Amino acid sequence: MDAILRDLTEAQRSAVTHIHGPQLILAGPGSGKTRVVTHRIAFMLAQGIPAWNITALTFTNKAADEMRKRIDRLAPGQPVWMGTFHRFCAQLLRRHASLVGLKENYSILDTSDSKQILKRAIEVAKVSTSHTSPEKIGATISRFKNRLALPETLEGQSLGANEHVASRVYAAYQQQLLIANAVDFDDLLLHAACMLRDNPDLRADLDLKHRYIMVDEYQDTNLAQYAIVRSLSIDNPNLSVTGDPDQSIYGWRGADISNILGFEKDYSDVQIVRLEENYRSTPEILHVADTLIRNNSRRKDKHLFTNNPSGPPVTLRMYLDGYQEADDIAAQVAMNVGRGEIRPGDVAIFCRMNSLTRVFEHAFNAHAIPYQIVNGTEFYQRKEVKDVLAYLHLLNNPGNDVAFARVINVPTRGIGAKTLKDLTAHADRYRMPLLEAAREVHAIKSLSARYQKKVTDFVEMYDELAAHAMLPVPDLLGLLLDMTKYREYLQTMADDEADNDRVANVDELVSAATDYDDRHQDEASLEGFLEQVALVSDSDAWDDAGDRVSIMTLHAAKGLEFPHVYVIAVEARLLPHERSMNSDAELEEERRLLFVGITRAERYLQLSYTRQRMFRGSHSPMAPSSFLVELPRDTMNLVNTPDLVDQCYGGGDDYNQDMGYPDSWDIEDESLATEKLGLDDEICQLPDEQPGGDGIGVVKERPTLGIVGIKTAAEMLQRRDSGSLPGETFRAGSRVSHPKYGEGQILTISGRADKRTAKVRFDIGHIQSFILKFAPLEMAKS
DNA sequence: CCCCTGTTATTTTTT
DNA sequence: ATAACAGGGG
Repeated sequence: MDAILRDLTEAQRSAVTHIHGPQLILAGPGSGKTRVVTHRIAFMLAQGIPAWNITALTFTNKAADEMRKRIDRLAPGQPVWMGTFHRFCAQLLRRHASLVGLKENYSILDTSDSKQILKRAIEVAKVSTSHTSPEKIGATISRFKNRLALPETLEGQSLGANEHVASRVYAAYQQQLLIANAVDFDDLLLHAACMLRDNPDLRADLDLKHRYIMVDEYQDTNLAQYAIVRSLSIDNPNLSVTGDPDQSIYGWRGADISNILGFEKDYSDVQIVRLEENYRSTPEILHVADTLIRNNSRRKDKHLFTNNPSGPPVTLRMYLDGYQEADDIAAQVAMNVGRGEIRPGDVAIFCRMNSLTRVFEHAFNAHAIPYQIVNGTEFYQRKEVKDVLAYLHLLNNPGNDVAFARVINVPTRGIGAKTLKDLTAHADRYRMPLLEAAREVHAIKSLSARYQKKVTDFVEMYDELAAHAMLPVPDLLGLLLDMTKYREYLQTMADDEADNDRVANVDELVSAATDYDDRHQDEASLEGFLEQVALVSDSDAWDDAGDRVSIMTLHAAKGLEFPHVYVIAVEARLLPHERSMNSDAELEEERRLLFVGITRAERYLQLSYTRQRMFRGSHSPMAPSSFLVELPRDTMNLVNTPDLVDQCYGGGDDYNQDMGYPDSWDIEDESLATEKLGLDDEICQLPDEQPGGDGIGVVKERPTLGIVGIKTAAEMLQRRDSGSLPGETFRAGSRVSHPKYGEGQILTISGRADKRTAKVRFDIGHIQSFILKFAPLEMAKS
């Protein structure tokens, strides 16, 4: 107990010890929020509250893991449920699927999968899409769902034209989803909320079970999430939420800032705790953040302060273009690392869009600095990965039509658009899944015997696979890669470098499955694996163990902190983004986004913008962000910012290159080269390659997945330890050499641990399998 | 039916 | 830049 309450401030202790009744913790950035939350859980456990009565809802899996780790230190081995809203709902639905018309093996569709269903729904609903697009309709439906509006409840409401169209598609869309026994991301929340609303007994049971609920990042909850939390804290209103209105950055996803602003009105006798002291940043950084956020009108006023020692001023810097920006930052990092001031893992780079991260791959490779691009979902969006996952989805849920349509002709089986169309027509007519329709293909007269046969063959192969669906996921994967000949398919398709990665990605997926299997032991299941994969989030990919520079979007940066932070591309049309210039509310959200970025920094912060940037394949001129003039520039270190005077902030269109830049922008002599980061007086060495010169942009090779660049899937799904497998450097596609047979290429890898086996085709034509543990195989040099 | 090629739209942010 | 899509030859 002493360990739990010791070292807490008055305010923190008050938050930790208030366990009965509602509580709102307004926690500014870096105010020790995670600490309060974890200590509070430990305190509750110490008070004798059973772990299974405590539920902590976090925003990312990563945050849940972090919390679990910390609680384990204070109170080892207690099964407190921690996870994201989506996972919480997914598990709730798994148990009570029939209440919302699903079966327990339902599939969770990602955005692109649900778009397929949506397109089909648009056809079924027979609406005209001349003035709208599937994306728009999808966005509107998503908004309906986040506001808990069902197709029925929308009827008779006065809707705009677009909303009217969307509401008709909505009904068809939900029906298609139900037939497919599938849900989209929004449905996880929506179904859970509806289930709780419509089943009072169940609600009461769950309210009792989840007697103590904590919600993190409460400012980012939407109405559906609000309703779920609300209905689980009626009889037992022991709800403690933490959040910061100034860090609300998910309004576009339906997050409703009034959930937190109005918390006191929703619950009676709310204890409000304000955590305003910042333990993270220097006063210089905090001052910049505070000055910026004061330009927002819709907020709870708060007084941020810190007792931390002073540090270097915040730097604001202009670059000529994105290449120079990336290269200079990489050079700065290399220099600081070289001097032993920092480690690569101390540095983070934040940007508004994922596409802005690309140039940094080249830059960091050129300076030999290890880095990670934190983009967790990217791996699972790849074609080959989605293909293989689709087979698994279909095995888990035979109703999953998106999966069926995806795999029916992959690898090519001579089943094309026409056949699929006829199958779909039959399926729609009898309201059955495509796989069922395929079983009745003989009844589809529009298909000749020849194509009926092809379909039947597929169904037979499926059934054979399905007979083994209970195998451990990695084994099932191996079997399906064999039976479908998917790996060979990739290999025969491989005609350039990029295609080699594909085979590696499939192998990567197998290791992800192996990893899942190892970690979940008895509870491992196909649907568990698929659920886990479906709910990975971008920030889950962030790995603090690797000691690498982290590059990520501002959204993914939430909740993290780094000694050195670079926020790049603080430019008009990007930040604030041009698509959020319609309303003050959206503009303020953009400002909060920058605020989040700034407040991640502990000691050193640089904001930068460029004059010109590669955009959608062509160069376009850039202007500084309007947010920059809101900063306290008199206290900052301005480097090469001749254009940053208080005029010239049009939308960016009226900006052009004649606008009074110094003609001779000589990098060697300018302060770019002498900037000193407040660390010492040494002169920063410029990189060899000058921006725009030959050295940059010619680096063709991307880092291979899993080496330096993108985090691998296995790593991503990994929570704890994982012993390395013998021969794990061998992959399908690897070039290997053998003392007797010479060089060759690995065709397939199979088996686990000591039995890991490689099948190799040697250049002399000979094919042979080896158990890697014993074989005299080496990676080929070249 | 498959595959190749040229055209078009598309991009904010994410579970 | 890139992916999704359409249309035509094989």
